Amino acid sequence: MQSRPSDSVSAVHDRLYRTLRSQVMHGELDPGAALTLRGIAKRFGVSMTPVREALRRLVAEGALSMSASGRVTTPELSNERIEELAAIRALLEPELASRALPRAHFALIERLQTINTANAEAVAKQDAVAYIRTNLEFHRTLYLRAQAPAMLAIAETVWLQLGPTMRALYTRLRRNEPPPHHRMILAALKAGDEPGLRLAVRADVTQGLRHLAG
Amino acid sequence: MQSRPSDSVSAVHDRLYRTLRSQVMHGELDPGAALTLRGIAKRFGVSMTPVREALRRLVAEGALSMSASGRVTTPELSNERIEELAAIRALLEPELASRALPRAHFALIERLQTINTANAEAVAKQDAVAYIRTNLEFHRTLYLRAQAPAMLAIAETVWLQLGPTMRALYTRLRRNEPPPHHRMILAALKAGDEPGLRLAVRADVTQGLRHLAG
DNA sequence: ACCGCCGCTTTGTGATCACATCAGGACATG
DNA sequence: CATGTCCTGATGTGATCACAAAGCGGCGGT
Repeated sequence: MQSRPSDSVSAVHDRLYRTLRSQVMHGELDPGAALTLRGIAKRFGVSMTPVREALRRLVAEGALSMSASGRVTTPELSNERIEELAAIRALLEPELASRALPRAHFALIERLQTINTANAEAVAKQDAVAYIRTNLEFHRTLYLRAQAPAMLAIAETVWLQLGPTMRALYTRLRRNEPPPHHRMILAALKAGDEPGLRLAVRADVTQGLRHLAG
Repeated sequence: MQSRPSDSVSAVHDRLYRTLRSQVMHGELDPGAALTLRGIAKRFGVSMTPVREALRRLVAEGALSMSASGRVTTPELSNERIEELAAIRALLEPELASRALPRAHFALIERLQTINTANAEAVAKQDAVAYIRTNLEFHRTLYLRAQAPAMLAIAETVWLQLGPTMRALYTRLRRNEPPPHHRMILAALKAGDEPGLRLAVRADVTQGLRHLAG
């Protein structure tokens, strides 16, 4: 039984953590969905112990919420909370983009365009999960160039908290156009236009979430 | 034995979490200090299970770092990381202060002054832990008025990551004056001077950490 | 005297179990 | 028919155990 106590990539609880984190961040779970220790343990064929650690970690990051009795569910955010998280994105992400700008060479811009194409395809297919995934990948790819791992980690935590909400949002309003501001971001990157980049990123980040409050 | 599975305040792992988090954030542990599961379990008279959950949670927040083999220690931050965390503080905290400003009435300012007095006493006594504690309490008390729990949570996470480093910093350079910018913050609050407040907070936040890079 | 190897101890990981609590439904009662 | 109560299954919590890996120190060889 005892498979492999520290296989680098292994470490059951870590594999669980990454899998669940990805599912939450990319909107594969609806808001309010319940996750049980034994359910997940059975699903992955492991015992409750590593499941508990993975869930605890996700709760600590705000990816999941825990009731007073310890029940774990995916969070249902209030409008105030959504607006606050959007405000945090609007604060952090222009800064990340600005720091990435000096290091954004052609190869990067080309990769961003590729990702953006995949994003447009997801929109055409009405595939909310693929849409969220490519959208976040677009941002992460850019921000990785900022050489600011702690700041990027915080941004990802915010994305994580918004995951289920974004799913609910994007499946509700079936969009048929890709996000308009991505083109503006790419243009500003090519032009080396720092203020324009900040504005485009801020607009892109604020845009989608604004629909909720309205 | 089985004491009380969900006593509200109880929940062993949660009590452990809060205790350890407080110790880390307030600089009661030196950077690089090792924490073992069995050691903590014995110290608190509990089993390894809740200890593991508490540590995992703290690692997830960046309060502690974990080696590849799972050993948990308090983090030793590189200079780049310290500067980045300072940059995040410089980004978030002026925003929090600005949001708190409209709601900062006299009672709040008076409480801040009281805290600041305690802070000055800690400086006089050369008590690094008390200094860090009162300093953070000063900021938290102000930011609580911002009505932005997610943003405050992120700021606290940053403080947490800086805890051991601040201890090392403040015990090394034995300061004999209280932080000068707290007075400027209080003055800006009284005057309702929003730009001045942002500047004062940014300066206060940047000041201490700048000594490290220099 | 220094270096490498081997064995012991420490430490983290995951499984399993006993227990308290909670949620939901059936049933009885007004 | 509505409402309160009780019971049962499900669920989280913490303890304990077996195991593998890592750290550490001593011993022997050169």
